[in-house]
Amino acid sequence: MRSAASILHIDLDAFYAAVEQRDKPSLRGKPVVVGGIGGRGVVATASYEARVFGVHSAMPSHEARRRCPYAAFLTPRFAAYQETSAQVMGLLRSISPLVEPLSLDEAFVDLEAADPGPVGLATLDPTDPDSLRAFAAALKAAVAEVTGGLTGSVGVASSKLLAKIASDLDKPDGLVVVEPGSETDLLRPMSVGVIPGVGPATSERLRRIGVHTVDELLGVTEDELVRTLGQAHGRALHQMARARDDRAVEPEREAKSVSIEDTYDVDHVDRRLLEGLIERQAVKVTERLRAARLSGRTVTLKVRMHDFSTLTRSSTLRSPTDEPRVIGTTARSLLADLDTSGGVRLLGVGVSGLADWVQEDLFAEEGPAPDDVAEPDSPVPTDLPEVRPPYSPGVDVEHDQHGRGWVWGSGRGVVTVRFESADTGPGRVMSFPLDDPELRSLHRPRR
DNA sequence: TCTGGGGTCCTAGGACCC
DNA sequence: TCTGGGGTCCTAGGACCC
Repeated sequence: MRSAASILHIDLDAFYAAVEQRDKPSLRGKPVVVGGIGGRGVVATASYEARVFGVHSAMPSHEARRRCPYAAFLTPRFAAYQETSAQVMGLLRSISPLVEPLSLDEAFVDLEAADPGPVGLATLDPTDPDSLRAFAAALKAAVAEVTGGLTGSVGVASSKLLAKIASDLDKPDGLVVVEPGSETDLLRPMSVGVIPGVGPATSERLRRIGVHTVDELLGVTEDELVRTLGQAHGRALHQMARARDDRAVEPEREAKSVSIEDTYDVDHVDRRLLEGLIERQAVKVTERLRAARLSGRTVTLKVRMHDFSTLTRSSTLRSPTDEPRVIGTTARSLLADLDTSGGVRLLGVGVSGLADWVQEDLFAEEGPAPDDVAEPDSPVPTDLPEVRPPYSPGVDVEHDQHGRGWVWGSGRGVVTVRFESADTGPGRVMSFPLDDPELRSLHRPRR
């Protein structure tokens, strides 16, 4: 914990939904739900207009539809979110070299070496709360400017812990500066669940020893917390309850794993089909590894059964690889000792033990050691089910006559499009045959 | 028609080595 | 026939985050 409130946390409000409302003028001020729209989809983000109806992240989409049937239900457009995120992170990095993104919509910024010039201020004094408030307000305005109108909630405090909690206190469009010295008084009445890392399981364990609030947590010894929660978590929580947090803002964190997983609309039993799906995921993982110039030694297969029980099996190779054939055969061999007769609802393939170098041709010809990889024993089927239909709700399309628009819905051989974009105002709606040659999806084809 | 997808970190047990 | 301890690597599972 520092003597000045020099750590800032920013969290973009209802990020995916906000980008959709920006790019789809007819949805502004309306309930919007972004997430999986299949039978087993869940909500990724709900706009504040949808939250009024009780819709929230991680809720099954069918439940969200029941609660808010007139909301727009859209599949995510990650490319748009990544682009907008990059604009915000770029702005933050122009202010301070020490920016730590936590996700597309969230980051810490160390203000100790900050230059307030890019947000239009001459000076920033982290020891002066008024100066910090003026800075945070200017930053929020700059975020709106660079993103085309998105809002963010900002917390400024003497540690990561307090900055993150503070950004949550006044959502949306919030701004909270925690003055040094007031940290423990702020935390004391709060539920233990506000501390990042305290989820349902930890809350329940704490409840059983009579702890619901941070104030009650302060009455528990470190030894008892370690007994209840384990070494790392117990000690960390004992510190955090006292607002003690010395974690630095880390601008460059290296990736530790790369993975792909898919939940299928129906449970799959056929082994050959399962192997084909694994093979396809191995190819996708490889593409992402190579794009990041990485290779990895440990291949992990994840399998979720019909009853939601989840297993992982992993195998570590002698040397790192980015070869789809090696990753694919290894992952398929891991399926061999699993009983999947009850049906599989999810498959995943991951690679960890990453090396930031790519295997050169020196060893390329050798391939994997014979004991590393099982022989491919069956041909892979080519008629695999699609992960996502071509005209999913929300995706960008272009029509030769009518220009740019987005898919409103599709079915019975027809796709309905609303023609509008961020700067057009609400547009008109038209329907076309699914195979209309004048209409095409601008969604980057995913393989 | 229950329960996504991308990650990180921690724990615990066994193998193996000194 | 007894009895150690520590360290590292690997595997599997679980909690948690957005």
